[in-house]
Amino acid sequence: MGRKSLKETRRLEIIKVFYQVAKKEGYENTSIAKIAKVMDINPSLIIHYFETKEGLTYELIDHILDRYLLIYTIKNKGKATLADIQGTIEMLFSKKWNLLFDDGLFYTFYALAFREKKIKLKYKLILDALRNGLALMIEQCNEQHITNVENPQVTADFIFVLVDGAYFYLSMESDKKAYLDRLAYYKQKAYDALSISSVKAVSAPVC
Amino acid sequence: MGRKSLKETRRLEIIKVFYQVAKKEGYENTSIAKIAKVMDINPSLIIHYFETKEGLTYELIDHILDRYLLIYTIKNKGKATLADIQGTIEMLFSKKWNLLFDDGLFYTFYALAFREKKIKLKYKLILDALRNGLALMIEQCNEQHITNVENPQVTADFIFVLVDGAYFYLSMESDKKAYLDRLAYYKQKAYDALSISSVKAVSAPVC
DNA sequence: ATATTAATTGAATGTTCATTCAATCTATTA
DNA sequence: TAATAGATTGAATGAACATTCAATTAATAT
Repeated sequence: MGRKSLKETRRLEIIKVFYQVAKKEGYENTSIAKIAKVMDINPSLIIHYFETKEGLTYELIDHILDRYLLIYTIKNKGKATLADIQGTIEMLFSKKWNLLFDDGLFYTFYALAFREKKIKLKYKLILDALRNGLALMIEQCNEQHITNVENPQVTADFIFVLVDGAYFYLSMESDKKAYLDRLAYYKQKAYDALSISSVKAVSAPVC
Repeated sequence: MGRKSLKETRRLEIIKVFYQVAKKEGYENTSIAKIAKVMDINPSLIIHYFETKEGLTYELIDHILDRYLLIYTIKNKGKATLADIQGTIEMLFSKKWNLLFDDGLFYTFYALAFREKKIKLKYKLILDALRNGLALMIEQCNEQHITNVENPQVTADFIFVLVDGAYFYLSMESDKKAYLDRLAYYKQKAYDALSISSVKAVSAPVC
């Protein structure tokens, strides 16, 4: 008896709006009042569902990291193909995953991790998950003799160092051509580490 | 006639305290009032010297980036020695430069750069200066046949990708041994890129 | 010593903030 | 339809914030 709980849907709605507002105006400029205004609800309703702003923030971080994890979906086929690993490399060095989450916010909370152990652990977990996923994929490729990588984990880590290091610098680069050239260079380094050939360039569609 | 201006010394004092407080409590939790309290001066004096908090923030960023630049001092000898370049690599992959500036703040403002073009330009300038400095050093080593690197700029960039990528991940790593092992691995990659041997391990001093 | 210039204070402003609490509304079930 | 439980509101709180302005203090030059 009593009313049906909207708790989970409402919470998710709030987090999503929080994300959008923070994306636009920055996390430090996003208040509970602002979120409430956008949603056309009362600020106290947000407190009702999250208790404190800190609680709300933690959930936003989870939300962003979940999206970050979507960079690649690990296919549980058990057998990764050449196309799979090529697709993963292409994805990692493309800008597609910028659509998944906001870089600025990702780094904002990354910076916060230096002062908050809880957040640091969250980030560590996600970064490891990605690296382990790639290592697993390389292992499967090894088994099928698609690759012959001595230490899949070390190679996976190395590829992510290339990705993270490249984007760290390139995020400050505004010259589009320079951006793409550099990225292509580091992508090739990744292919070299795997000793596989890069995916064939797809010809542009004729309009 | 009139009183001697303390403007520059006072400004620097304020920025330094701002830095210390922000380091401890985080930039977003550092108010003008807090800085003033630590300095035992009136908050309005800070406004008097910096006009707005934004102005103060920009100067703090400059301050941090200046320190970041100290990662290595470019010796204008004109002729870099093997020891110079080895020293530089050792420095880049050591934790010594964590003493120069606070990582958390560095990333906080890095994140801010995604929304503020001015800051992005500042960061770009510094990142390029470091890369160009290393490229120059490699060129000098080439001339003396210490190294034989085909493209010094590309190699310098690559080494910084290793540095940035490694620290990006390792900043979230709390296991000390894992941290050092990984760092050593990427340092070796840097030496490989230069085709020079790493510096000999220095034996620990006997106490 | 007096004029001048800058340093510094202190009080006041208005805004925004997170959070509280009690009151009201609304859907669901018995 | 009446009881119930959760959803939502609205008003209020007190703290902290950046910034203002006029007043005061202190050093330097003539």
